[in-house]
Amino acid sequence: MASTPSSTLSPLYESNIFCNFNSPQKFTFPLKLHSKSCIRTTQVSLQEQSQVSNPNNSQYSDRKAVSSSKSKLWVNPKSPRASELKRKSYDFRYASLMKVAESLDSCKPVEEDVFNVLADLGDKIVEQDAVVTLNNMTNAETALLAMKYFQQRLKLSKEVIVYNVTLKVLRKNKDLDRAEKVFDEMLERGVKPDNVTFSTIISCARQCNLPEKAIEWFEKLPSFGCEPDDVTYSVMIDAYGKAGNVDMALSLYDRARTEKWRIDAVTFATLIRIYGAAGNFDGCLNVYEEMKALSVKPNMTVYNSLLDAMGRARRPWQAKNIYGEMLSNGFQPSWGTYASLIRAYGRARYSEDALKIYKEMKEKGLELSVVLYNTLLAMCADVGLTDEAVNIFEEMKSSASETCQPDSWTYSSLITIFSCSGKVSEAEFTLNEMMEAGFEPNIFVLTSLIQCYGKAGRTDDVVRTFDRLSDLGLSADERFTGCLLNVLTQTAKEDLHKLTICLERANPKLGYVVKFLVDDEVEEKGAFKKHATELLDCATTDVQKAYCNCLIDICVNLNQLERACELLDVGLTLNIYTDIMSRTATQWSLHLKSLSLGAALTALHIWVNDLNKALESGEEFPSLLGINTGHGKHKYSEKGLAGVFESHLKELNAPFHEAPDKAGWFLTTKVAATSWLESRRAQEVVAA
DNA sequence: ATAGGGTTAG
Repeated sequence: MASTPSSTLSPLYESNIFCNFNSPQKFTFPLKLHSKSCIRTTQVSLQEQSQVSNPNNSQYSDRKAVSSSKSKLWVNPKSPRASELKRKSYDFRYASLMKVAESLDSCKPVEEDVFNVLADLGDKIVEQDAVVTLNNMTNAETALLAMKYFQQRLKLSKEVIVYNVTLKVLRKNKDLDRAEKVFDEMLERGVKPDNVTFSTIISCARQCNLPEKAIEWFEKLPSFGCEPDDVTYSVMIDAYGKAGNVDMALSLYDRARTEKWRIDAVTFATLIRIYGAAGNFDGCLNVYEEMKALSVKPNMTVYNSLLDAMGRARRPWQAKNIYGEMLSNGFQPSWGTYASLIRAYGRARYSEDALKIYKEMKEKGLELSVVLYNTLLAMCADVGLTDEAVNIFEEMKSSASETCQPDSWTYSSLITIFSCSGKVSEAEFTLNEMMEAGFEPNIFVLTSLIQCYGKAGRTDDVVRTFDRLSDLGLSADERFTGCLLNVLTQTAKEDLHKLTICLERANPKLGYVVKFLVDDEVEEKGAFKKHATELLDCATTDVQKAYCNCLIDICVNLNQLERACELLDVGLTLNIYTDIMSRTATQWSLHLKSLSLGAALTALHIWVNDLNKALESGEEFPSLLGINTGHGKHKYSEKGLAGVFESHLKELNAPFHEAPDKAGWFLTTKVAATSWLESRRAQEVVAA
């Protein structure tokens, strides 16, 4: 018997994912250091060699060595002690250059002041001082003056580097205009730009949201005698991606590949981001696989881009796998990792996973942002986690950071949670708190409040909240109107007229249809159905089903079963409801998931009628008949459709019984169904 | 840390 390739390959593939990215030496090497002293000696002398051979590193160390010898302290230049001294003296110089950079950032942008600050560095400045100082600056104006200072005082052997770090400062300021001027100045002074110059300007253009400019700069690169290298390609791939030119980005990737550039992890991360932004999530995973096939080790950027993409894709399980892979490869999650995970889990309502990440961030002392807090709160609202939401909200408020304080999104989620769980006074309290914090109620908040008051049977407050919308200069959207309509399904008959007035104002067509029902108007044949069709046909798919469900519920409440059936029929015709009834050779089924209670009862009524017709016409029943209510216990209501249906079926004496092994299914046999339908018919005859 | 890519999102 031949074994299939996949069955032999997959275990290998698995072990590959989880074990192989880091070379095993990385783990065993430190052990060797401890166990064998001779290896330790070798290691240190290698380190020293590299430091000595690096002229940049030895610059300050030499000076320190001189001062050491002045104090009559001889240190063997090859000893560990010497390399430690070198490092310390370098650190010291570096720290003072950082301080100068900081003073320059807050210095007045006039030559005199800037030069004064720089005078603190003394006369013995070297070229690297200029590079380090400028590299750590953020203020564009003083950086340009500082560069001028260094150009005057130093004989620069690699002036292009000084220009390149200055261009970085301009990039930090997203100042492409100035960067272009500095480039011209370079040319005037006879300094030849290199790939670093171009990649910096190109990424500057990209960050300024001017991807066309980036492309322009890329295209003029050859005329300066430069051939793009791997980094320049990487920046350009990103720029093309940002410009929405995915094809160009990918063809550049191909070119980089055929020209045998070493494509590194950062470029792969860029490609993953491009695919992710384009919504091609399988493309992201393919890039990742290709990267691994080329033996490029993923880094944090790759993992974070992938996690972000899987979050967008709403594939939390894939995010979870990738995260596990990342951890088993020895990476520590960064802030960005956690953020992507919270988003991926939160949007997909993986509440336990999301809250676990949140806890871990807190334990590590990582600060969340408002966006992350709001993501968590929106998730809590989705799944009905009231207590957790309150805790998170309290923590936001007690946070020392300005950037974590609640905003209107925060309050809105919280008000939604209280509204859905029927906590009227908490919702009102939070609304007041929101206004005290300086936020006007927005349409989301008002939508929640309408639901809140509706659920509590406070019709006058619903009307008051409705009026508030226009007082605030807002107009009803489909969601808001949908919630208002939903309130009607829960309102006592004598109060309905107050709400139909609101509905007529929010959506005249909808108001007309509802008024028809509430007033139980006598109609010309087909008039109601015609108006309902027109209404539902223009509604967007987002709310079509909600509208239709609510309208049917209202009919059922008002005991207008015929119109309920008409509405269900409209819903089926317009494909608002699909696959409600299905027939296979062995089973006929009624699928009620995503139907409201009223709609489900109406559908049952129609289905039973159909069964009767089948019976009358002598059609053969299948061995099983089933009703699927879905097991979904609704998050904010104790009893799901299944529970209500169970008692309803009992009332009807229907022989359907909940299947023990299939949650949400009520099943019966051909024999039981037939005898039930026949006894019903007999009763009807008697009644007539 | 010591000249170029990436990063915080709804």
